[in-house]
Amino acid sequence: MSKCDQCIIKQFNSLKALGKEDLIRISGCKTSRFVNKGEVLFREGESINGVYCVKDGVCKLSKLSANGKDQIVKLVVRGDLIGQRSLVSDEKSNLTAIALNDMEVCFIPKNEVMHDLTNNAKFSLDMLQEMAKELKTADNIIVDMAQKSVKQRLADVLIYLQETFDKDDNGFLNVILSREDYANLVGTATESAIRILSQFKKSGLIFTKGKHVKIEDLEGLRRVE
Amino acid sequence: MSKCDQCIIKQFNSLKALGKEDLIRISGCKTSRFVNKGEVLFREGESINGVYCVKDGVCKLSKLSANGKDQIVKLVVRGDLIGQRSLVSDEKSNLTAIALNDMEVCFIPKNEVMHDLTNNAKFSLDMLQEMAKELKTADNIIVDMAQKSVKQRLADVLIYLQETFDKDDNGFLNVILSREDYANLVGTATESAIRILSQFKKSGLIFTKGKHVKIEDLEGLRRVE
DNA sequence: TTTAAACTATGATATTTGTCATGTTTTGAT
DNA sequence: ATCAAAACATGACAAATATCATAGTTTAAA
Repeated sequence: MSKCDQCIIKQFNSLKALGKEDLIRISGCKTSRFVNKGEVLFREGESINGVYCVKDGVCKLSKLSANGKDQIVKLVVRGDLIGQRSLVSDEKSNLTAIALNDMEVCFIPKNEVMHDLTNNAKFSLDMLQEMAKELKTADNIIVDMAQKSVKQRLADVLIYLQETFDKDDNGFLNVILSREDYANLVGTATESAIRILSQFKKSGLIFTKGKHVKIEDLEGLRRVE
Repeated sequence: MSKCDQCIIKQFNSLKALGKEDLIRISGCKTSRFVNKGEVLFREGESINGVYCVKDGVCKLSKLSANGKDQIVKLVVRGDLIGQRSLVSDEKSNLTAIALNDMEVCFIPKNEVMHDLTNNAKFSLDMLQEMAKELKTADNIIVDMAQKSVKQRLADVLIYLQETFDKDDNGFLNVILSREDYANLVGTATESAIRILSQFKKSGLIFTKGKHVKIEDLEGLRRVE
């Protein structure tokens, strides 16, 4: 089993604030897990009882709305932690996590994290800073959801994907979303998302082949209104 | 000048996690301030350099969207802290704070709060928990903004106001919002907010007299769709 | 490789929401 | 108490978005 203190991934999240001793202790308790594309990591309402550290792959965090539709609240990528919020609040998860491609994650039990949160002010402050960052992002999304058109929000999502994910040899985004996922990211009907993506394709802003998407004109997407 | 360790307000926020000594130290640095209705506490982009603790009154936190409209992200009430997020991230404010009625606030300089954040794990953890709660609320708002109709969102706002604010002798809400504020809370045009409020009034869900609003049928509001 | 299921595409139409115009009411300063 | 400015109200219309129907395409499992 690989050791946390030697893991590159820790650089990207609050675990970097821990000392070697703490990381070795956590290594002893953590479990590693492979998650297949489409598999559910956990569901809304379940107790997670720990945090996941994403070593590889992407997953979507979504929430079921009153009208029965899923809203994707966040995409989680390599290096991110999942489940901190529920852990800190000592609540069941308010979100469902589903893998968008094959993932490798480490699970760190709640007690270990709480131990460091209560004893290590540096770790605690770092996690506070990460959560503050997430809150700012969430506030920005609220404003966008409330004020931007569906077309703008979809353009924003495409820009975000282009800036966040790797591309394959042909320039296609290395993350595969269904049209329904796009719809659930921007909060619209699947048909509307399909229509707008087709429109973007016709205007040369993107190119698509099945679910594979390539961003052709990033600046053009920024000008969408 | 009143002392923090004797202030009832501290029960409602993270300051409760501090010991008497720390509270007395903070008392010595804090400043008290009265803010008139409509007055700007701080603007988006300004450095706050501390946190405000709301002793009395209500204020709105809003963000200017790309299209020039304000989106109200949160209402802040007696007992709440303002500015923690920016303080923790060491960033300028991403929100504008405007008083909705006459307020009394205490301002605690950044250094004092940071001192406790870095030295007092209990305080730091408590603030982490508060921020986790805010993040959950923000995620819920994202889902509502994305999935609910304007009418439902406006009904939600009215339910929230009824459950959060005091009523006067005649049952009117003790917080006065303009129709534009209602529009900026739900993310719609002012005319749309006006129309829907009129409609709610006609159906007996609410009663209005100028800006004064009384909730007549809370359960009816919950059934709006 | 085949084949059914899932996903994508698109037209027609209904509904929601925004915008503009105009008139009325309320509010706050004098 | 008066009056102008701000806020509220409402109609008419335009634009955005959702819904329903139907057909074509892709995907993944047998």
